[in-house]
Amino acid sequence: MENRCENCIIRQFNSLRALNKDELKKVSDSKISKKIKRGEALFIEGQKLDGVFCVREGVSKLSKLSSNGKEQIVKLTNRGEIMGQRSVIAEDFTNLSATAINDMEVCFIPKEIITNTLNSNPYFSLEVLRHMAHDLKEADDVIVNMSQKTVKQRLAEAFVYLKKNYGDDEEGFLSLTLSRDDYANIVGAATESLIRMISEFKKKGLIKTEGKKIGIVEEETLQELADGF
Amino acid sequence: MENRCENCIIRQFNSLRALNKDELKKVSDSKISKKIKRGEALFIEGQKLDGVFCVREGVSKLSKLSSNGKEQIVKLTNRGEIMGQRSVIAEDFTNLSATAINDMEVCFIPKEIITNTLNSNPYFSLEVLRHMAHDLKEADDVIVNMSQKTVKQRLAEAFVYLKKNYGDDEEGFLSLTLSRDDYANIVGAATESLIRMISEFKKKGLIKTEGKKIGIVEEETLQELADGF
DNA sequence: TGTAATAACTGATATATATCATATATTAAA
DNA sequence: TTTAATATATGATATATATCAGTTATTACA
Repeated sequence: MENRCENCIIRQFNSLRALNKDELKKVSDSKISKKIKRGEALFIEGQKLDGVFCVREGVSKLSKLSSNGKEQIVKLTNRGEIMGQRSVIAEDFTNLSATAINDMEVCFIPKEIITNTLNSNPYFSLEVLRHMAHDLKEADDVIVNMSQKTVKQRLAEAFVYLKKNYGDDEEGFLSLTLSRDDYANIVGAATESLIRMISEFKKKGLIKTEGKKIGIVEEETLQELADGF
Repeated sequence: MENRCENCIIRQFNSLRALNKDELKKVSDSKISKKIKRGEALFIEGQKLDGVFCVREGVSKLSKLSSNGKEQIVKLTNRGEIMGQRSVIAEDFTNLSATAINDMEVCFIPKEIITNTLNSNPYFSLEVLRHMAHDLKEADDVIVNMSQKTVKQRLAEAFVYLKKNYGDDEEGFLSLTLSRDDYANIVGAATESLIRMISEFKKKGLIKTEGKKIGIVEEETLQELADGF
């Protein structure tokens, strides 16, 4: 029995660490491991979820499509995160779609287990609450950035964020490779505008590129740019 | 004993309704009623809160100031809402400032009561969780609107929202009177740009104005405009 | 392995919105 | 009430970013 939750380090990073042995056993017994290929959806906007996803490996984007076909990425998920809790807790349709950015390994946990545990274990509720409080703060920050920063500043910020959160390889390229389209949808700009800015950053020596791959060269300057200098 | 929480209808609208008699008594014994004048702050960005606020009367704006002095309003609070919970739960500094838009009456509840109850009463945690889930969804929606809608669309949406949430008076003017500056900070635009749009809406007969006051004339058209037609 | 499909890139131009300047109305204060 | 301070309004102009059109490079696939 290799892949039991009891032995899974991932849970240390999320609210599942508040579960006791019994609860954890129940989760482990009912969970379903899934592999999601790059580009595939975990769930889509407006769907009703009958459980949550615990991310063991890979990165996904949470996004929303507008009527004119433009996508806005609201958040990138990290390893160890639980996805879909908002919808399960509010007993609501999902307000966002989740799409794998690279190959993912997730565990699906049926909602009954989650809601039962929420009702009985206040520590678990509190943990979930803390995580959601964190998400809410980040969302507020994004709102402010969207209205007060230029696309250039947001792009600089995104680069610094990606390096900080997902690291880079031996050659100094970001480990998480996004398409130009994804970048545009994160900073909220037209793809062409964004490509132009990447070219500009490259010309100024702030970043380097090799095909899709992007490497952060002048992290501090990018940070300053993001902060408005 | 008039103003005891036990007799306060307001709590039916927020997570405090999950409290049992004993818990409610404790809250009531330790709460402090406060009157906040229009323009005064309940708390400011970066502060540490030693409690939460339960809004009995009045409206406040949650906002963040940027380095260049521009303010972004993230949310308007409603009667019955609890403010400051995110910060208390995450044991974190506030990420937003709260300022009274009109005269307010709030009850301050010390954080110990809140955290103790969160630890002992899973129903309360769950209620708080549901409210935060709702806030998070709204925040996500704002992010998407900020990036995908024009200022004009966002303004139209704001008018419809204000009418729906705060109603209007006998003469058809919005009950909640905001300054042009506040409007600009809600939709994330320069004040002059916003004023111009108000003039335009007025010219087209979508709204009417009388000094600061704004009345919604063509609600449906505004809604359509907000949705992109 | 070659060809189609898709993504990345660049240029020209249009447009929404910001900024600066200034006038008028409204509110606060002396 | 009169003056000062602040908010609202409008015009002219600048600027960031979107849009449209087209080219080159990559990737997928038959």
